[in-house]
Amino acid sequence: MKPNVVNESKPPAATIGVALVEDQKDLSDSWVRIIESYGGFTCVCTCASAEEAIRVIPEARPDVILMDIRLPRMSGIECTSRLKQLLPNTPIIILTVLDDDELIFRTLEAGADGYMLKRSKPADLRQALLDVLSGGAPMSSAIARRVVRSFRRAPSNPRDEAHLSAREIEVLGFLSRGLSNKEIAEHLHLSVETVRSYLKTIYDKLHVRCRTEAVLRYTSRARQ
Amino acid sequence: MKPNVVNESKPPAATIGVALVEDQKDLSDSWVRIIESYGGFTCVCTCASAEEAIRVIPEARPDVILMDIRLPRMSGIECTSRLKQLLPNTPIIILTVLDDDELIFRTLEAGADGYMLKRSKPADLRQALLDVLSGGAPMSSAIARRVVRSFRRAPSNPRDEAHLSAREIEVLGFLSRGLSNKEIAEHLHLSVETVRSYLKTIYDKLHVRCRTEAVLRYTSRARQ
DNA sequence: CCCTAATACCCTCATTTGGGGGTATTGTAC
DNA sequence: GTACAATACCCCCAAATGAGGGTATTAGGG
Repeated sequence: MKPNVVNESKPPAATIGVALVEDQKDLSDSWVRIIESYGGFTCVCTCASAEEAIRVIPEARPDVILMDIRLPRMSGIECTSRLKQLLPNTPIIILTVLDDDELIFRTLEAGADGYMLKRSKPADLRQALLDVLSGGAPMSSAIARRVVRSFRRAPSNPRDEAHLSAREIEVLGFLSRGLSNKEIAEHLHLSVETVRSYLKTIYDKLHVRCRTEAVLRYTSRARQ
Repeated sequence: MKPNVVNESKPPAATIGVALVEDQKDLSDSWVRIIESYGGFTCVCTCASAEEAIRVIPEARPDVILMDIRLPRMSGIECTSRLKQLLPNTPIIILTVLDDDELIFRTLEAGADGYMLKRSKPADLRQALLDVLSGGAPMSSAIARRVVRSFRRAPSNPRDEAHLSAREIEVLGFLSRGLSNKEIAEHLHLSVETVRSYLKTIYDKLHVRCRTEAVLRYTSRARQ
């Protein structure tokens, strides 16, 4: 089998090797043209499916991978996850038309290092490639906003949280790392009874009935 | 009391009004010089403390707020949170020397829209101001990488998760919404004993010892 | 045909947890 | 100077949880 690896050997240091995973031939071709037009970039391989990507890319040894999400059979998310296991140090930038929240978060969970929309300008894509190689996480600005927003506390209840005393927040912190009352007591040099009585007031203030709910409240983000 | 509001009225549409929260006078002055040198930007107010910011900024009506984290008494995190309640639509960019993970996430939780390091180039700060006003979330690239990394599934265990059967995942889902065994049993029309036995195998497969840890595993991100 | 995985259920027992009471000290606010 | 919040500790008790056993049925693969 002859994979479509353009350069068999590692490209010279001066040239950045890009791998492209995109099932639409016309789009794929135009990306190659755009990327090679930058100067200093070479498309070391183009893959029309996730399966091909997993087979070919580890041999092609690109410096960076551009990945579409909507692929036949296996999605770009699953493909990203598998490639990250095979090549943990090769950055992957998602390049897609889709900007659905669930998809964004699932690709990032799968290990993507950046998320660009296909409608981005060629110059922005070039910047994204350079950025990801210098340790950044390039995102279209609408994507970045959503990612950042996802950190916001869900119920926007700084009121409830403000009511928690310093010690209570400390206890809640340990609770949210999965520690038992006994372990929390040891860490804080308190008696288990004290921890238990803190928990009672914490539950009260957060309007929850068990530790799991308290942890969810504490760790919740704006997403869903 | 005369707050240090430079422009009492809303600046003309052509000019972008910036508020600055920074306790070090020399730094504050140099930021004002840099920002006003851009052209099209005006510092409508500078605050040397969080308390002053909360009092003055809502009156100054800036288009964007630049916030230091390390402030005397009340931190920039708490200040961000309060300002977001008062001015939910005014973007806040954190501008700090600190790049500790916990701080980054806590500022984003508090409602920050961007996170720039003070060592950024003036041109990057200008870009950040424009970016945040056009719906982006400007971050220094090292920060963006950390934010994106925080989404990664902690143990990168698609293996363990794949081992969970459909029913087990279903149970884990309810567990992660804070339901008790009894409630899960009712939702799935199972006996509590069945739920309990599912939990045992789930704990086993996820290598955890209690429900809180299981929930954390299920909802976990690379952070911590 | 046997083996395994998945499903669903049962029992026991020690421990943990949640809810209900308390008490005491300290420091701050009014 | 008294009221209050925060801190830290105590008791009891019922319910829930975790751990360690099980059993039975069904479906599918080799």
